[in-house]
Amino acid sequence: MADTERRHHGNRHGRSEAARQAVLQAADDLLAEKGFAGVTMEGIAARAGVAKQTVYRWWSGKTAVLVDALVEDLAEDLTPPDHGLLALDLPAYLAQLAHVLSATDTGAVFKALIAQAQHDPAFGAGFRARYLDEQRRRDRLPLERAVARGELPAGIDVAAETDRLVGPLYYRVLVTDEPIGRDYTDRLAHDFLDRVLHERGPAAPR
Amino acid sequence: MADTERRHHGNRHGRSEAARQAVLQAADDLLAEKGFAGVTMEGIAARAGVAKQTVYRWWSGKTAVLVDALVEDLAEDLTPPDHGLLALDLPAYLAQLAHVLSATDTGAVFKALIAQAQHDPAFGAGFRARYLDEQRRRDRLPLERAVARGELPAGIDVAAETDRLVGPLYYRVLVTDEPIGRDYTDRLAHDFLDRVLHERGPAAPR
Amino acid sequence: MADTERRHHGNRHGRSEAARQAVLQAADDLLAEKGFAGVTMEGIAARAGVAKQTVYRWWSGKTAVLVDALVEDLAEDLTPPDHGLLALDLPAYLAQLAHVLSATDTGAVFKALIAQAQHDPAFGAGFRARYLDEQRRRDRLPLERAVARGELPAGIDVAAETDRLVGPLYYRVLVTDEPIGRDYTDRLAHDFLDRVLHERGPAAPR
Amino acid sequence: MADTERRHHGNRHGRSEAARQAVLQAADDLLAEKGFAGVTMEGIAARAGVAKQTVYRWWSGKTAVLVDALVEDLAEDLTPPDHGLLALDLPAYLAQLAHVLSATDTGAVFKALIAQAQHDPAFGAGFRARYLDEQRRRDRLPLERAVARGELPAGIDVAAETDRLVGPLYYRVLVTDEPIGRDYTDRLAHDFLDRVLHERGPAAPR
DNA sequence: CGCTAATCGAGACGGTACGTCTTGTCTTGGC
DNA sequence: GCCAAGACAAGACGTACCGTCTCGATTAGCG
Repeated sequence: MADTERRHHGNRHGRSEAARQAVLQAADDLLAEKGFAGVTMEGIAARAGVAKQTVYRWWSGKTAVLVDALVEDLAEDLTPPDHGLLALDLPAYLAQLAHVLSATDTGAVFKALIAQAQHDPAFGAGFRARYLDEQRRRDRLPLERAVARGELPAGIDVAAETDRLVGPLYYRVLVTDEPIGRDYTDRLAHDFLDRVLHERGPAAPR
Repeated sequence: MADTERRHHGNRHGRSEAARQAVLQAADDLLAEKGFAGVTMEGIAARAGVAKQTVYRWWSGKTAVLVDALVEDLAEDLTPPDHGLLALDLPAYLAQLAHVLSATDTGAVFKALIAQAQHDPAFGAGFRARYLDEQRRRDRLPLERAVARGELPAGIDVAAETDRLVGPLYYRVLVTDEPIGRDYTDRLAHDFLDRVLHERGPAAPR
Repeated sequence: MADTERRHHGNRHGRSEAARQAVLQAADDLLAEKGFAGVTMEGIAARAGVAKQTVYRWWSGKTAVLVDALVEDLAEDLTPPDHGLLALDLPAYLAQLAHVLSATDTGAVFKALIAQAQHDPAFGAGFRARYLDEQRRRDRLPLERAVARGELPAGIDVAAETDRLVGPLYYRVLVTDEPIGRDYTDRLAHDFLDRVLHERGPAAPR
Repeated sequence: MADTERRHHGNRHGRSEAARQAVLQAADDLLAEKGFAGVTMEGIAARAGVAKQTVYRWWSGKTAVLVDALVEDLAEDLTPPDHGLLALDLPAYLAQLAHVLSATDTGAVFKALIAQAQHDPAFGAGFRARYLDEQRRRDRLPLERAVARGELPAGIDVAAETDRLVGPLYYRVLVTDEPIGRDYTDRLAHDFLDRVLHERGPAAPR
């Protein structure tokens, strides 16, 4: 029976899942509608039909709510493809990452939070531990799989190479705010493959 | 003469330079001491020994004050070197940029403002027009000079190549918050030179 | 049997007397320690080691708890003496009343509740019906006994005369907050006796 | 010209009289409409069309606002009459006092505040110093004038006698909540006059 | 040399959001 | 059926800043 679905108003065995979802949704909506400054604890509570105290009971502030909302939304939006061939996976993933960051609500939440990380170092530490490390693992997956497949030399510094691939994307998204076309991400991927795959060829005599 | 230096209380012929300097200094100090959240118009005015209205008369908000403070400080902190040789200029500039961004008060102000640009798109547009375009011109100088000298082929896309060089630095500063060592910037510079200078060798048949 | 005395956590046979006593005691203590504002349903429950719901199950609010606490304590604190002579009973009772009101915990509870009766007329009606009428009967006892003994004329308006005797005491306790010495109560009693006992002398021609 | 009447929004030369009046009126209205519990700082500010901070700037809490409202309203509502004859002044004043206390908005404010004085001794001290002493001086005026006129013996204890006259009124208003008719106040006045004026007659041989 | 106009410090104003507190209701599982 | 535990919606608390305003003092050039 739909026993666990019943609306309830608190009990000793934990929080209300309905309230949790309403809060996360309200925060997401407010950010999309009114921007980061328009997201307030008061507004979240009102929009979610929830008491302010209920928000404060489970989250320390609006950024904490947004982090939860982001984590919830992100894993599904950004799954690295796996075609078994780096030449296919890498450009596809870079294009997907660029799109999510620059053109989705999820990307807006990410930008708001990475911004807050600049303003508040303590939050930044928590945010990076909670979310970013996971994201960076995702970013590294294409190269790691290629190493496992033998497409790339085992000695390659996957972390550093990944930084150099995604860095320019984040730079455009966060700093220059320029659109990122498919040609840009393709060129990043192509030059990386070119450099790495032929490194031990004609580049040797340098 | 020292005439205009005198502390004064208003006159019909323009603003008080003393008040302006006091405000910029107060904003800088507050950011360094208490972080972005600790910078308030009220606090700036109090610390500067100035009326709130005086701040509002000349700046639209705390971010506008910080932009002025940043512009004042930045040009001098970050002048691209010119040794006449890209292999010297490029690593030096990347290292200098990394240092300013990650380890100086000027870098802290920059991070606070680029963060605010995420939160407030209107501010972002103004900030990029007012400050960032100038900064990107500085970033492109080493490559442009090399093109002018004939060190690099004339057809190279200087803007795109610069993005790929500085992107990873901003990525580390803004996103991952990892320290950037001299070896990292040197490796970026080296690989760029390697790729570009030997491009028309074995890579030709692609 | 001792069965119902055992500390227990719920049973189907009526309320826990232990919980009831703990609640009344907690309310009394909190009032004495922190004043009326320091008495909260939450605080009472916590101090009594009882769930908030248990308090709400049996009392409608903190004032209801205090009323119960007061009723429990009061009858014994304030028993009119009976020496068989009004000239002895009246001054003794007035002094006793003044002392209880102005210098005991019971008096503090009374003051808190009569205050609440001003703030909340509905509570006031209940409080007066529940408690004050009983108290006024006590206050009238000395005069009533004197009438019964023939010390006072049968036609005297006992209620009105009592008001004029105790009114000034309540006035001092509630309004002026001045100490009430034995001489003050003695003088009240003396003048009353003087007036009533000799009324039908020279005052007659009025 | 009506220079000082101009509406203004704060300046360095003191507070807004318009805001002050609006606050006092709002507090009065709320008390009359919704009772003491219905008076909140938030509600006062909203009803007065004033910022909460403005209320807090000038008053420490809702009781402080009510004290000001009371002081403002009271002096005019309760002016002891002066017919030049105690036998006229005293009954008139007692009836006026009874009416104001038991049947006017001013009386409701008084009751709310004297109640708060029971709950909060610190407030009580301030309230008595600020307001009650003045009120007691008013209460004593009829007797004092009679002493000055020679109607009453110079040695009479005006303060104590006043307590015994008004005490029963406050007792009825605060404690028993019974209506006070003109006959009751007349009887109080009459018996006082009777007792005091004929004291040195037939009462002597007792 | 006095008038005029813009700026100055000061600070009260109407607002909004903060994070905390208490109220009274509801739900659960143990006894 | 009562109990302890505690989450819940509601809403007031007192504080901090926001951006606007009014004021009287100060100061420079114009007439």
